[in-house]
Amino acid sequence: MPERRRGAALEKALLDAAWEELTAGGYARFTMDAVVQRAGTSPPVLYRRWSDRDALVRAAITHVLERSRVEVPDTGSLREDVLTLLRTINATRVQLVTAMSAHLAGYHQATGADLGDLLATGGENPADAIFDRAVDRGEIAPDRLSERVKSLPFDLLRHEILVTRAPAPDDVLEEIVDTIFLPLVR
Amino acid sequence: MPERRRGAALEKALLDAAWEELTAGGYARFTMDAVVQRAGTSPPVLYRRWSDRDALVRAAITHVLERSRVEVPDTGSLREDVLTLLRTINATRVQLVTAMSAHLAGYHQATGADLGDLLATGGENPADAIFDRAVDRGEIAPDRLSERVKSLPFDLLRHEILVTRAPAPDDVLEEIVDTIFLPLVR
DNA sequence: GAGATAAGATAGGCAAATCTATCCAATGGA
DNA sequence: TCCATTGGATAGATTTGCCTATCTTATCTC
Repeated sequence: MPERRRGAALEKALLDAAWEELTAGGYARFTMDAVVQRAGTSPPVLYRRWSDRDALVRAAITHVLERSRVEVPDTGSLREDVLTLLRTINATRVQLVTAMSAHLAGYHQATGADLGDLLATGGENPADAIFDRAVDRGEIAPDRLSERVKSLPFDLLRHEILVTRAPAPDDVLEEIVDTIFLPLVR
Repeated sequence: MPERRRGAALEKALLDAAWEELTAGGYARFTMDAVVQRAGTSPPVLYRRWSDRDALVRAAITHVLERSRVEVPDTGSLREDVLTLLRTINATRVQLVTAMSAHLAGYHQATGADLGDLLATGGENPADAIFDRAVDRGEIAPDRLSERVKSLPFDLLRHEILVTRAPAPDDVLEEIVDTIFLPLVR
């Protein structure tokens, strides 16, 4: 019989399968059987690791969270920096947000803050680096940068993703930057 | 035995119970049995009206939608009009939005547009009346009013509600209007 | 008041999904 | 090479929720 996965490799395959099921059918259609089948294994293998359905869902989400770090661009221009970051988020975080949203809908135990941090990126606010550089270049005045303004383009993109449950078209990203964000900061 | 509800009164009680179940546990945890129990009735009563679970969920949502019409304020000032509308939405639509979000998360068959239209209000865009009057008063220039700018304060509030799953504090509403929206239109 | 209508109780069939028990087989380390 | 470990197959017990059939009883209408 074919090769047999073990340990970390197997665990990764299981979590990947779970994640695919989650994005394919959403939380409501998520079943252990489907994960087992997609991973090409059998129920006990799953239950040896995660005691129940919800534990598996949580594990799958955190698994994807861990390896989806957004890197902050440095193009030399505030407009391009923000736009590039928006494009990256747009391309990589849609499934994550919708899956999280479905999960949070079922469980409100996870706080809304998790959802908020999700698109933002990681630590404090990685986008801060972008704004700091723009101020250093003299591109914008620091007193125009409230916390809300700084998060504005990302909030608007997150809103777009949450409402449409799909990536935003590129011209929407540009519109957000050129007609909303930049006029407010310079 | 106790009094027995009939017709419209009973139907309202059933839809209310369904709505409460939906907001309490989300779409994933929504069961017919729970609705039956909460309404203090029995399964056939439910099934005589709605053929299945999804029909009941849809009915409960439209039921709540119908009786939560937001009226558009007319205070004589753009700032107060927008702020008043935001406050009304904030106070009345939180459960609606989160429940809809939960529902749509389970089923992506319903389009994201439904969720988007939800907070806006009804017909075209009722907030348009506010902007028309502001232009008539000469308070703002019509060419500053793109569709995105017009929906901006409402998008930001919706974002706030979706992420925190709670009403926004009043100073957040004011911040949105005074530091984001108004600077863009005048 | 009598009959039609619909509410409500009870029970259960059915399907799907969760989780477990039991076994066999492959892999890796000693 | 041997053995402990763990992956994988299969089957099934159990639960849970959807929905229906049947009957009794309250309420409305005439």
